[in-house]
Amino acid sequence: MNTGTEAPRRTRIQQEKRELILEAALEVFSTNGFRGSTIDQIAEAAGMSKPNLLYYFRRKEDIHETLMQRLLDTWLAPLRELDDIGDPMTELRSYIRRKLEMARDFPRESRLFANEILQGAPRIMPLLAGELKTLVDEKAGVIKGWMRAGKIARTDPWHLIFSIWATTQHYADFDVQVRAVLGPNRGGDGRFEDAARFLEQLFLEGLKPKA
Amino acid sequence: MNTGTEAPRRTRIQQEKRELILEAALEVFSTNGFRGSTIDQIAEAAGMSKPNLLYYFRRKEDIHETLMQRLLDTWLAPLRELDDIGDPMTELRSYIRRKLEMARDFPRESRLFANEILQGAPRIMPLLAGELKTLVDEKAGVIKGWMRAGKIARTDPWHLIFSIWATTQHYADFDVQVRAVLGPNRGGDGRFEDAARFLEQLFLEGLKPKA
DNA sequence: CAAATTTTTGACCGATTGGACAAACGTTAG
DNA sequence: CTAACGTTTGTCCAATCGGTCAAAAATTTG
Repeated sequence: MNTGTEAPRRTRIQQEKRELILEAALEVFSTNGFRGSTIDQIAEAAGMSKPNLLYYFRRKEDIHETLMQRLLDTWLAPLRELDDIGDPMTELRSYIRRKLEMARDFPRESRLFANEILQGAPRIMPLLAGELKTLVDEKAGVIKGWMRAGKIARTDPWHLIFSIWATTQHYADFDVQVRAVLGPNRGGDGRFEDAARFLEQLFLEGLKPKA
Repeated sequence: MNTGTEAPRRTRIQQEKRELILEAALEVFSTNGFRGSTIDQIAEAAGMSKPNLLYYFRRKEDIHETLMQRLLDTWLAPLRELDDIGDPMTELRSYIRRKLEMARDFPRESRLFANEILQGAPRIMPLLAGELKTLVDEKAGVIKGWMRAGKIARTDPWHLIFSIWATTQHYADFDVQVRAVLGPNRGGDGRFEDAARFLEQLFLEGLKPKA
């Protein structure tokens, strides 16, 4: 009884199957990229036939778009939590730690974004120049405040944020390389603790205010 | 007059055309990934017909493989130059600078590798666990020596190398995002100088030996 | 129950893919 | 010139792609 103007009302089955498909699509898209993934692959991973999948998402792009929109909020949550009220060094430390935990616990989400950005972000460019830029600019302002107050060393807040993104996401996006280089011993489950220890030292020492 | 056992002897035309194809393939592969790229795209970018291209490279994978093998050396050259004899801080500074210059001057090469690693490195895994691991282990030893000599702060040399890779390559692989966030003013040509200044501060301060 | 609706499937379609192939064309050596 | 060789192209192919459609099956509703 959809009049066409209101938000789609979904049945229980539709809810469940759509979740199933999105979960499968996350797996497939994150390892093959958008163009490298096929509807058949996603359908098989979701345990259903291709026409059945297309009953829930009419086009391949719709799946990807839905995934992206849902994930962006999750992905930016740690930065949103970066707060003006706490101690700067403590805030930065927990931001780095949270980002690294996300790389460990949600590597597929990280790779999905990486794939998209790598290929020129054809489908999420507006979000980058809009929502993302706004958020980063705001947080850069917070960091600048800390610098003016002499709480942390003076540097470029934007590039500071970039470097935190780069170093933490590296452990999700380049996981294969990290493990290959570290080898079976150092590359085991402990690698995230090692990374956390290193990054904390690097950033906290590197940002200590000059006396 | 190829006897079949010796290295392929190539005519002048073969040399030139193969270079043309590899240049075109670098452009296409680095922006679409392997599976997302088509032989037709590469052929068109190289200004020739598809059967003509297949005369020089019999399979799509051969082009990719040749590209990878050629580029790995270039890509690792800065790390190879990291030398035991110079001043540690100076050596690290120029390593970071060289890596950042490569991100600026050869972004396609960086994206090609990123694409490959992101998708599980199906075609270059042996190189990672072999040649790459050997080189990194060796340089980690050099860095460890500096630490023992009290020239730089004690940390994990492997993760130090990872973080330098991550932060510098970020400016090639995530260039679209970097420019979108920085905006037209800060994201102009000067962004690499800003990045260089920031990274130098971060790493050199973060690695200062404790007194 | 039965009717209406939602879900699932097999068969199919045109477009695109990587690649094969023989014929045509160009070049060079004798 | 001519024969041999290297290069280029048009045509074709089987496989795979994203997506359609009608009909069957399952579920919900009255």
